[in-house]
Amino acid sequence: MAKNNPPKSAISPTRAEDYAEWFQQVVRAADLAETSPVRGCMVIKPWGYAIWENMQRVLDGMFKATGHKNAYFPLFIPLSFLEKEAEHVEGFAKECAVVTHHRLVAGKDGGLVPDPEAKLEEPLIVRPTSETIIGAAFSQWVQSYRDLPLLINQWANVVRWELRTRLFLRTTEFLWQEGHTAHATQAEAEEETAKMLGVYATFAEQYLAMPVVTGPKTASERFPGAVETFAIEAMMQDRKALQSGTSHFLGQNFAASSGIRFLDAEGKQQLAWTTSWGVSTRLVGALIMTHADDDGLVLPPHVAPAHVVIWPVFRGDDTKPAILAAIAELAASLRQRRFGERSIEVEVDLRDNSGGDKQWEWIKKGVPLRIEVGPRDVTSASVPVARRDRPPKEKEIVPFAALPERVPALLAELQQSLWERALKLRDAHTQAIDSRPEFDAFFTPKSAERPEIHGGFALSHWCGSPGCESQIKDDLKVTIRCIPTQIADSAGAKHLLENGECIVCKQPSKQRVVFAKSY
RNA sequence: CGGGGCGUAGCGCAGCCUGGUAGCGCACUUGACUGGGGGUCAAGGGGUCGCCGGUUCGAGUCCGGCCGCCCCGACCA
Repeated sequence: MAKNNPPKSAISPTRAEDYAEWFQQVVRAADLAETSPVRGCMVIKPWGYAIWENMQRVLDGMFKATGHKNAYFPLFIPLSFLEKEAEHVEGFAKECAVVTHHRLVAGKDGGLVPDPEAKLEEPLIVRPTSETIIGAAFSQWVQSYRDLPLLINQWANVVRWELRTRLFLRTTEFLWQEGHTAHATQAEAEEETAKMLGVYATFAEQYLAMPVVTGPKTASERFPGAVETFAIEAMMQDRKALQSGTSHFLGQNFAASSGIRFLDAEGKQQLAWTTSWGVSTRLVGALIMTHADDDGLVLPPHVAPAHVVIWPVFRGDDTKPAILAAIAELAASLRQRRFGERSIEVEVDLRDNSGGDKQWEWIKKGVPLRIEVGPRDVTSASVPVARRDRPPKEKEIVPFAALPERVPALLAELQQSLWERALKLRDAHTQAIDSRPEFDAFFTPKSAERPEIHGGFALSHWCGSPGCESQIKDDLKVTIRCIPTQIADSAGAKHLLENGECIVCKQPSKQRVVFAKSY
């Protein structure tokens, strides 16, 4: 039986060979999404969308548990609304899609053109974010201190006309949630900002098994119009940072431009304090780049569309009914079990494909556990269970009767092992660096033509000056990802709050910041 | 928008220099053989070679123009 030479890994190129191309291939091999005829926009396919739905479900629960309610605001924002907040306009004006007409007519060449007669009095922009339109609503909703706090979230799509796009990481249109809250006091709004950052960090770590560094951004990385922006930053497997969620303290900037005022308990008119916070489908990209390997996607059980896939191995027709019956029974008993907040989701693959095809397809899709059931297994009343975090051929034999207990336990182990693996990678490439030559070496690949994976998170001192920050950016394309006061679960973070000298100008500095190349 | 590269079947590519009427691998369909595995054999389906124009008896190939995509910058969740 001659065989073709199967590739060493299911995904080609590998991460080490060409990380960016590897990412694209994983997205395609796992059938998560594809490019669309619309420039910069993606079609999210069922497997990719199911991951997003799982993220949504968990996050939505966390938002509601912290007192937020969902609502929905218009896709279109009158141009004048955006103009109200000076920094905000400046930040977003460059990347706005603008609607100028409301009707098409036949053009000279037989095509359709905007009807000059149907020009809008005031152009509408497609929301790049909704502070201004939600601010307008809030100004109506808030009259008294008794109306506060106002805690709202919306699940929506937004459009930012980016010049270069990549599936999931930066698309022209993307899906996200944006929380918008208004408070009576600065302290309350600041507390909210911190609380939601904490929700994101908890979600990333406990559900996505993705370690994150949290902290404020520098002024140059701040959300346009915010007083302070906080982020969760994760290290991808190419050691670049991915900003995976943000929480903004907006001060009274948007309350002033939108007129969100209330009468306090003393009958004095006050401006509200607002916040906003969001995560997007970029999290799917983060998930891929945190866990996927050279055989494709690897899904943390908590957000996997299916926890387990089962398929039959037939040898002759006489054992088929027994195999199918065994599969039905195993699937039914597993579905009665739970993992986390969800029932165990079992995919039964009865397609008429070869077993090898199925195996590799589900490996590439990242399903946590794979079970095959053949005549031998029916006879022995046990099945081989393969874990996605182990080599494809490694299997554990589990008796039928033990499976409903064993599967949730294995899922928990797998969730934990992905977390540990990701944490280990991050810590291996996070280091305190105090000299500029060492810093430069850390962020400079050995091969200039074909840069190898290099760098990571450098914990270095910064004097706080924008000049030093931009110097580093110009020299090395390295930016300050955030200014953490601690990094949970990280051994390397104990030097964060030491005194030292700025990596650029040698002025005194009271703490280290996280420098990295980023997406 | 600046610099570079590329558009040939669903995906990955060869053919272009030296014009002669389209091919390879994978995938797909059918059948047989297989059977704890991305197997073997056979027979098939699928392409106005990015678009428009020019040169020529003849253009995927040569020339001109346009469009799109990718990579490197600038911008960014």
